[in-house]
Amino acid sequence: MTLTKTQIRKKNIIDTATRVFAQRGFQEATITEIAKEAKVSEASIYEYFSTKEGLLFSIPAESSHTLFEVMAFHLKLIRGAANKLRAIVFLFMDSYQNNPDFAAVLMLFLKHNKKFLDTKGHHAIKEGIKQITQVIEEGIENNEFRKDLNPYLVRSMILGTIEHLVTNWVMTGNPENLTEFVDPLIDSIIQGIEAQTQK
Amino acid sequence: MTLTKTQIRKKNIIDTATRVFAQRGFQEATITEIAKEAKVSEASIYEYFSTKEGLLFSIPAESSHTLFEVMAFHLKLIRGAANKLRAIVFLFMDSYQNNPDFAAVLMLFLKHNKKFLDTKGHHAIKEGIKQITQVIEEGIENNEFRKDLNPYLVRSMILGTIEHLVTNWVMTGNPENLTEFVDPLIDSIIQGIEAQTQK
Amino acid sequence: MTLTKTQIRKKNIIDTATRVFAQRGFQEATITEIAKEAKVSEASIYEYFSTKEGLLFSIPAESSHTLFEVMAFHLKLIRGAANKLRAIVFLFMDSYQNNPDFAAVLMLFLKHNKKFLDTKGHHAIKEGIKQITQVIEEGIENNEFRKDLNPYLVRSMILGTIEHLVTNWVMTGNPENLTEFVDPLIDSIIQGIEAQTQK
Amino acid sequence: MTLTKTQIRKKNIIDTATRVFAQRGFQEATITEIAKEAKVSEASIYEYFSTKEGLLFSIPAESSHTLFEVMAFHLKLIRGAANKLRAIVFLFMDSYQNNPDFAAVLMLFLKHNKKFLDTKGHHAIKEGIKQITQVIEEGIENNEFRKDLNPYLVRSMILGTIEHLVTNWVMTGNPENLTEFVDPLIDSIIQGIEAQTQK
DNA sequence: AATGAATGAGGCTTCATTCAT
DNA sequence: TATGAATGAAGCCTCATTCAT
Repeated sequence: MTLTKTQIRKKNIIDTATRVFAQRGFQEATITEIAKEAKVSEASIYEYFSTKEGLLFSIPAESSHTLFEVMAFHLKLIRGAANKLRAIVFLFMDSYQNNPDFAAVLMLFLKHNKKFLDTKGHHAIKEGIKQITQVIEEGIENNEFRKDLNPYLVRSMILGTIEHLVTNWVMTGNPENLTEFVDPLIDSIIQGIEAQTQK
Repeated sequence: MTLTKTQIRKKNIIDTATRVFAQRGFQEATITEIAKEAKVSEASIYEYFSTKEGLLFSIPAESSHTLFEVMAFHLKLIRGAANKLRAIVFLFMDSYQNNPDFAAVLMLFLKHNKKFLDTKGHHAIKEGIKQITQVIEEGIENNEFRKDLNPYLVRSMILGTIEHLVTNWVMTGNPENLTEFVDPLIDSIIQGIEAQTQK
Repeated sequence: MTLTKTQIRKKNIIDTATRVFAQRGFQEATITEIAKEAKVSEASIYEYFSTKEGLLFSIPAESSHTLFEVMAFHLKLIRGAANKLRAIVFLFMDSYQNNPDFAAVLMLFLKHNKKFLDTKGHHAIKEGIKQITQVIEEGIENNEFRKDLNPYLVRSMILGTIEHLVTNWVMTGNPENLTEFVDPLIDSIIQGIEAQTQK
Repeated sequence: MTLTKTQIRKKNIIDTATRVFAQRGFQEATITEIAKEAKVSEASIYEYFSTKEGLLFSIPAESSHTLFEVMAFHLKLIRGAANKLRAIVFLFMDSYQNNPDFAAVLMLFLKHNKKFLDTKGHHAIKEGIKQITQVIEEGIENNEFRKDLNPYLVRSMILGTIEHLVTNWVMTGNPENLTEFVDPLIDSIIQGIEAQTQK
């Protein structure tokens, strides 16, 4: 799909803001700075976003949506809850690895912001996360995973670990390669939750 | 140990700041507000803390130190890496459960702050976290846990899950009981990392 | 007389602006708001009026002119300065009563604006007000009114009272009927200025 | 009574603001300008007044109060409603004559401002104006004035005329001497409202 | 040691106005 | 002629921080 001129301007502002917020921090970044970097006037930013915080909250809307669409697409092709979880973890890690500024904004300034909870962008994320819960429940139902599992807790393990790794990564730069953790991470989690067949 | 008058004043400011930051957010809270709540003048706050951010960074120093001392004490009494991990998770969750304001400040405003990394308070936390790594390594060495485990990853799973649960807990207004997660959480993690004793 | 399309658009903008200024205040009202209400673009407003203040100053031009033409017409038909003053006061009050938005704009945003003094609209008003002075002078000359009267002062009494009543009326939301003040007002004024015919 | 240092600062700001508003207009005047003229920082202004408009509304509080106290004092010493009205008109005109900046602010920016209605300063004014109504009612009761008079209308005549004259004076500078109007004005008004005794 | 009072510094935001189509 | 889109310009206001007592 081709973007209108307006959409291009808007995307430009969002991308620039993502970079500036990631580099300088949300509070430290100024609208002046973003405008300068994006080569638009400050007033133009306010044509598209009502406040500086509104601009921040607009960042995840689109890219999160895309990620979760891709995820839904892949999940249809994969059989087995364990394999699906592996794919999910990979897609998350790969997505963050390839969008470090976005990852930084998400981990450092959006999650942990109470006001973000009431936001369109957050609703998109919540919808995506539901997919994880569904996969876990699917695994429990078909006896891949233990019957006594609390799906919320399992999901928290997966998301929590990812968030912790990614947060460390954006804050310290280590480790360089996020995706190398996917396999060992998933192995441990799957072993931790799988049904103990025929021991 | 008895506290000097000065120490009492300082502790009063820190406790008040913790509460105010937790309730209103770090950026939203003002020194004026903290001073009013603590019934001291704004200038007095600057007698003890050089900046607003310095005040924030001073919050974990003491209580974290205490937590990790308690932890070290308990770990000496417990045999088995798995049991030690259970104790660790419990101590964390119990500590947050009993100090929700402190938990909120830690999860929402300190972790994710790059400047906090260079801080005394953060060093205390790092020291404490080393204990977790040591327990994991101990478990690997004595064949309780799989040989191929990456201790950093396991530690990230544990901390990441805790952080995720506690963050959710403080952001949604502390509805559930945190400590009830300890057992199922540890069960899954242990099963996920334990050596497969020929089942 | 039929209006050209352009004149219709211009009148539409003026009428809308009058309403919006009256409801929201001159400073508080925005061009955007007026444009939206008038269903034209902001840029279109600038085709007809050079500035926001120019738009404000254009409001009285036409309607004031009309009022004073009507007034001149009536005055020709009336005999006696006292009767003429009564007619004048009635015409003013009746006009404001029937155009409350215009009355509000005139009383709240035009009178009291120094820049308005140099304006076409203000000159129209001044011309109209001269008629009042003429009537007063006529009354003095033909011994209806006292010889020692200062016509400027009498005119100020009449206009000042009208302005005060109308201002109160527009500021409190037009509760009363303005025209019912005409008779008692004129009675007192006439009695106050008429020659004391040896009672 | 001696003023505290704080009260002196506050009065200094109010007096400066009065002058600047009178000279440049409320909208045109800036806080920066007032601060510079008053030789205080902009922030200091906000220590005493919550907003620019709050500063404007604070201007009449004190001086109006003083005026109406003086008025109440004089009225006690004067016998006869007509004489009292004369005193009232004189006190108003004299007060405005001696405080032209205050008169300008009051006439051009306060009266005609709907938000001012809900203000402490406006309540002070309303209280003062009640005194006028009382004098009029007193005159009606003791047969100095006509029985059929509407006190609100008479008060409107007096205030309206004063306001009109003062407004013209602050906007154009004419006439130079306001108080010269007191006697002819009062003469006309009294004659206009007095009971027609035995003529 | 403690504070009331004062301010420096700068950001966000608003809108009237313009311009390219 | 009409307008959607873009911006220049500037002001209000906030607050962390300091200073004199």
